Amino acid sequence: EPSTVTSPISHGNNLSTGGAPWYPMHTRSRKKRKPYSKLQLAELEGEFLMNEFITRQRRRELSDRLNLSDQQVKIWFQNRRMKKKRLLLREQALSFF
Amino acid sequence: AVMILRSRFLDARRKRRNFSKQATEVLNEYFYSHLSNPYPSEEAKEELAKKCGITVSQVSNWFGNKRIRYKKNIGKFQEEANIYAVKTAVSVTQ
DNA sequence: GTCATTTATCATGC
DNA sequence: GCATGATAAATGAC
Repeated sequence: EPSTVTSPISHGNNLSTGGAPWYPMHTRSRKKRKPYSKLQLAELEGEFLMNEFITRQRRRELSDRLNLSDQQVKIWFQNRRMKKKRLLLREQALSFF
Repeated sequence: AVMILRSRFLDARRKRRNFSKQATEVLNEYFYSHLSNPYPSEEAKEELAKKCGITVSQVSNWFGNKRIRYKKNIGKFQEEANIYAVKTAVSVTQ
């Protein structure tokens, strides 16, 4: 189910009216964000515990098993590493207790 | 006990509090006075964070939400935009 | 690869 | 009931 959704709304430049012409107009349609299922997240988190940097080999079999694209799994691990960093920084800010 | 407090702290979504009136005032003032390019630098974020009593990440979240929601419905923010436009205009004249 | 974002969704405030 | 702040997918700069 390649759910590529169109969002080609190119807001016109209306700077004269105090509008907002700043956004980088994405020429191509962007994929709609779709939350992953609990099972998918559980498997991904499990694999992340094994190794935060997944290999192409394991990535392919994992994406195949979870019915996700190879790109999605790759991106998930990138975002997950960023999340871990966020939580660590938050822990440090909380280390007063 | 401490661990429970920690787990709740780590999931900031579950203990969300609205920012103070003054903080929102400061953020909106910056946003509408930089409407042509509402992307504060890292230094500007730190200054805003200090002035508002929030973290830099919270400043980033606020601007992210503000930009997308403003873009989605400019009309809804028109009144608010005018208010702060007048504000900045007055401050300039002073 | 990181990292600042965009966008939709979530959880809460009121 | 929406407004609001934070998070989860997805993109792009570098």
